[in-house]
Amino acid sequence: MAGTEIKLTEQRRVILEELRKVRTHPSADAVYDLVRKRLPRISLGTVYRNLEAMSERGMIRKLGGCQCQMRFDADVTNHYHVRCLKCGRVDDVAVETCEVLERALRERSDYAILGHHVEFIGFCPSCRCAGEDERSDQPEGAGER
Amino acid sequence: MAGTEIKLTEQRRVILEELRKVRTHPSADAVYDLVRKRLPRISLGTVYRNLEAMSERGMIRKLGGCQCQMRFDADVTNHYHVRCLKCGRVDDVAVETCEVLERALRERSDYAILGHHVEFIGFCPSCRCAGEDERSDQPEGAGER
DNA sequence: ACAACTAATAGGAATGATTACTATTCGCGG
DNA sequence: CCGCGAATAGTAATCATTCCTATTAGTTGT
Repeated sequence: MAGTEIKLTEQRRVILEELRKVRTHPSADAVYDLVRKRLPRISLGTVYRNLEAMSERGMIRKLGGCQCQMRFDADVTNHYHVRCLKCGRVDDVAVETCEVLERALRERSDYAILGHHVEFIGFCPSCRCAGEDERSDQPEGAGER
Repeated sequence: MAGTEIKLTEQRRVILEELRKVRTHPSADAVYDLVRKRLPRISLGTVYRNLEAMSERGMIRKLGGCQCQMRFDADVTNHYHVRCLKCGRVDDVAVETCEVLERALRERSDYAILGHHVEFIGFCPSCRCAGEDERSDQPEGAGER
């Protein structure tokens, strides 16, 4: 199922195109909004179904994270992410992926390791300014929906 | 709010004790089941509220991940996790945390970096056996709830 | 052009995790 | 014992996501 062929319907094509246009790692809902500008009658279910189908086939990437809302990325090359604790923004990160980690684990674990994700957490440029007194009261985030 | 004092009510004490007993990184719901054996009248809302309150104060750790269900860990020292793609099981991992990563990023990013998580993905010992033909049809997971 | 078939879709209902709300209870100082 | 603020139980509401079903689009053979 993971490598099965997939027909590129209009809906799927537009979803993929829109996802490739942005660097914001949008949620399914945000993708829906983008796509709806071009296909006003598309249904949210279709967006979910196709994001899922495409991520199963490695065409896009599905990002987990500390929130309850998935985010998607058209860039399927290995790379890491930073997530802002305050506003939830997700950015790509400019550090090499660390294959050593994976090799080390393979030797010490009974799991069949397929890959790994790294997510840094912190405050994005906008949010870090919005609270530059000390570092006491700001971190009330971590839980938006 | 992150460092505020917290009163150790009976409910909170039991939640913490039960969480410390297990190595399974239980979900809120699973914690609820554990705690209910000792406090049958506790409400699920209380469990959620207190898990949240305690993780805000660094007393426990809240794990995100590729699923839509949070998991909790009483071990707040820095360590990484493996998650089974098939059954969702989460284990601790025996590799050193990689502070180099964080230092590298601090130099190249405008974010205020607070920390990072690493999550390996793969198949746990039980699940890897349950499909050892090749590697074609099994990975239909990645989407349990 | 047309019937037969299959895969995909729209739209809405259902589900599951989490949060919000509210009346009640608990713990404590006076 | 009384008053008061914090915490709780129980339940309703919310939000993301998935499921269901009738309809549509695309394909193949005639």
